[in-house]
Amino acid sequence: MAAGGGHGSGPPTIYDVARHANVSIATVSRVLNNHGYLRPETRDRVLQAVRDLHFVPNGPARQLSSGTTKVIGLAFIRPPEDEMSSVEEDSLLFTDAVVRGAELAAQRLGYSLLLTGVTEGDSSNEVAMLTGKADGVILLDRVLPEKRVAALARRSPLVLLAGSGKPQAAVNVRVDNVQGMQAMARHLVSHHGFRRFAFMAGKEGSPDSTTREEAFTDMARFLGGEVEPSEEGWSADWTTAGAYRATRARLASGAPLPQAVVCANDQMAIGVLQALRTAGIRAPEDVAVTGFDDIPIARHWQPPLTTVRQPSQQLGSAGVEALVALIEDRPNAQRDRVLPTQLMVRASCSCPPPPYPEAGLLDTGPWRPDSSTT
Amino acid sequence: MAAGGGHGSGPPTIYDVARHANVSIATVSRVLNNHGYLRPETRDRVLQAVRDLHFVPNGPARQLSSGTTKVIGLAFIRPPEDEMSSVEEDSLLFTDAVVRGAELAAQRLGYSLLLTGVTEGDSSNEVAMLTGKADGVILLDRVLPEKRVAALARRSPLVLLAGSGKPQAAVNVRVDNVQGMQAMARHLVSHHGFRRFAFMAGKEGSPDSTTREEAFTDMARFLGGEVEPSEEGWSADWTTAGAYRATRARLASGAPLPQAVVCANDQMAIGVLQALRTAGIRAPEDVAVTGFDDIPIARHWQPPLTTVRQPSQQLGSAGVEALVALIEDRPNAQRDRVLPTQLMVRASCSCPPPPYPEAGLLDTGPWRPDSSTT
DNA sequence: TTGTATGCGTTATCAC
DNA sequence: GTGATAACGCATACAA
Repeated sequence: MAAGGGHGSGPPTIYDVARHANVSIATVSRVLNNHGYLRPETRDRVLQAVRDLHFVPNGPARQLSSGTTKVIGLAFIRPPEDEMSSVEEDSLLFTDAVVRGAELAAQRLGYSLLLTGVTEGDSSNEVAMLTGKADGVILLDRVLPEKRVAALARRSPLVLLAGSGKPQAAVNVRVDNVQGMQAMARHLVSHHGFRRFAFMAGKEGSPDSTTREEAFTDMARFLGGEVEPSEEGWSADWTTAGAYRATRARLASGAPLPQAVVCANDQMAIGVLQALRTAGIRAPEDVAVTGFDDIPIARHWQPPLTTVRQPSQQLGSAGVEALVALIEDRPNAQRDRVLPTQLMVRASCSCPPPPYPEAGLLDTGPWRPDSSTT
Repeated sequence: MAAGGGHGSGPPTIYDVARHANVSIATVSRVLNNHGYLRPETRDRVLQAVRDLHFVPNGPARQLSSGTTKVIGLAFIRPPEDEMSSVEEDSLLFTDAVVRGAELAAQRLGYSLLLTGVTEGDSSNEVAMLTGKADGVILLDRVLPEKRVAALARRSPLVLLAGSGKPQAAVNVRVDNVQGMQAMARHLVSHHGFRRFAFMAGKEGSPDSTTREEAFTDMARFLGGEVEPSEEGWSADWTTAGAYRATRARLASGAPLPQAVVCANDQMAIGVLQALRTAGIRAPEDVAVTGFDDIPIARHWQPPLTTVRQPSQQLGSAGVEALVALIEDRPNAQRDRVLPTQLMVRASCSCPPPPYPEAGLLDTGPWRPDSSTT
C-alpha cells in the first residue's frame, strides 16, 4: 500500500501530470500513447509536466486497463544446486543461450521476459501463476508433464521449446534430432566403416533421448550396422558422472567393446571418454565416441568432440516469435517449427584434426561441418 | 481489452469463483491470501471452485491493488548482434551467470525477474520504464551514466551490480577487482619476473575496466614494472573480436611487444591469444596473456588461461538480496557489499601445466588457485 | 481538440 | 465469519 521505500509520497500519477499541465487525465493518456490529435501546444505542455515530475506510467495499472501485459513468461528447469559438476555447469549454457535468444527476440517485438526457474519437483503452481502475469508462456524442455501442459494451453498462449514435439495442445519449436542423428550414423558407418555400436541413452523416458536413440539405431541398422541394446548398461541420466559410472561398469563386465559409442548428449560423451582414459583405452583409436548439442567445451576437449550442433539461441528467438504470433493472433502462425541441426565432425570419431586446430574459433568454431549431406 | 487468444470469454475472475462458491469476492480474496479466519467449510468450497474454474489471479490487478509487484527488474547491456563471435555466443557470459544467480535468489525470496537487455545507445527510457513495472531495479555494469543513476535511485530502490562502487545514491554490490588484480600483478612481477606490461582495457568508461586497470597498473609499478598506456591501442570493448582487432593493429605498428598482456576480461584475452597466434607469436613463450572472470572455457583453452575468478552467480544473488532488503526496508540492509575474487594460475602466464591436464574437470576445475596470498 | 465518466480485477476497510 | 464497497492508476467510449 505505502510506497515502501521512503521515496516521498508515492510516485506521481497521470492526475499529477494533468494538474501540472492544466489538462485532463484523458489528454495526458493521449499524449503518452500517441492517440488522437492534440494541439501541439497542449502536447508540449504535457510532455513538460511529465519531465518535471519524472513521471513514469504505472505498469500494473496500464496492464490492467489495457488487458495486455506485453510480458512473456519463460519457465525452465533449474538443476538441483548440489549436483553440479563443472561440465554440468557448462551445460547450463544451453538454457542460458535459449534465454538470451528469447530476450533478444522479445525486445525486438516489444515484449519483456519474465524468467521463472522451476526446480525438478515443481511443487507449487509457479508456472500456472505465470499465466496471470504474462500474455503467453514458453516452457523449456519439459518443465511440466503432458497433462498439465494441455491444461495450461487451454488457458494461455503456449509454446513448448525443445520438447518431444508431440503435444498437439501447444505450438512446438524444437530441433531436428532425427536429421542430426541420421547424419551421424551415415558418417560413422559410411565414412569410417564402423559396424558395432553402442548408444548411451539419457534419462529414461526422455523424448529427446528416445528420439535420438531411435533415429541413430534405425539408420545405423539400415546401413548394415548393429547397435547394442541400451539394456546392456549403456544408459545414464544425461550427466557426465552417470555416463562415467555406466561405462566403468560396462568395462568391468569384460564384454567386447563396440567400435563407437554414440551418446545422446555431450556431457555423457565426456563421461565416456573419461572412463575410457581411466581404463587405459584410447579414444578415438580404440573406441570412437560422439556427442550431441555441441556445448562450448566440445571443441576444446581432448579429443575434440564429434557431435551434432543445435542452435540454442535461435531456439529461444523462434520460440518467442511463435508465441507472439500466437498472442497477436497472426494467421501466418506456424503451428510447429523444427530448426535444423548440423553434424560437426571433429576428432573423437577418429577423423584427422585439421592443420590449425583452433583456426575457426573466431568464426562459428567447427573444424568442419559435415559435407556428406550437401 | 478482448481476451485476444480466442481462449473462451476471458479468464475467470474472483467474481466467477465467488458465484461458483456462493460467497462474496471478499471471501474469495481471503482464502486466496490466507487472511482472517473463515469457516473451513467455506474455505473448502472456495478452493473447490478455484480448481473447478482453473482460476489464476490476475497479476496486474493484484499488483495495482496491493501496490507491490513482487517483480525485480534486471537491466544489462546487450552486445551489438553483429559483433558476437562464437566465444561471446557460446561461453557462459558473465551476464548469463549473473542473471542465473539473480533468478535463483529472486525465486527464493518470492520475487520474479524481469529481464531487459539494453543496447548500447540506450535510446529510449527502457530502463526508466522498468521502474513502473518492478518493485526495484538492478543495473548491471554500466547501463546508465551516473547522473541518470542518481535520478533513478530517487524514484525506486536501486542496486548497482559490478559498478564502480562510487555512486552514493544507490546500493552497490560488486566484486573485489582490486584484490584480484593486485594478486595478478604480484604473480606476474614477483613470480615470473616480468617488467613490461600492456593492459587491454574494456569498454571505455566502464567502472570495472577502469578499476582493474588502475589496480593492476598501480601494483605493477609499485613492484617495479611498467605498463604501456592504454592509449597505445590496448583497448577494446569487452569483446573477443575487438581485442583481436586491437591486437592485430598493435602488432602491425611494429612497436616492441610487452612481456605480458593483462586483459580486463577473459573474452578479450582469448582475442589477444588468437591475434598472437595468427601472427606466429607464441603464447605464453613469447608473450604471456591473462584474463579476468574465469568463464568456463578459460580452463579448456589452449593455453589454459591464467585469470581472476569472480563469483558471478553470487554477484547476482547478492544483488537481489540487497535489493529486496532495500525494498522491504529491512534495517540490516548493507549499503555496500564486496565479494572476494581469486587468482587462478594456469598456463597462459607461462606457469607449467599440471601432470594431468584434465584431471580436475569432473570437479570445479581450476588447476591451482594462487597460494601466494595465503 | 479536449473533458467526463466508467471499467479493468484485486485488496482491504468497513460494517453486519 | 462474511458481505458490500471504495480505492489502485490508467485507457477509452462518449460527450462537448
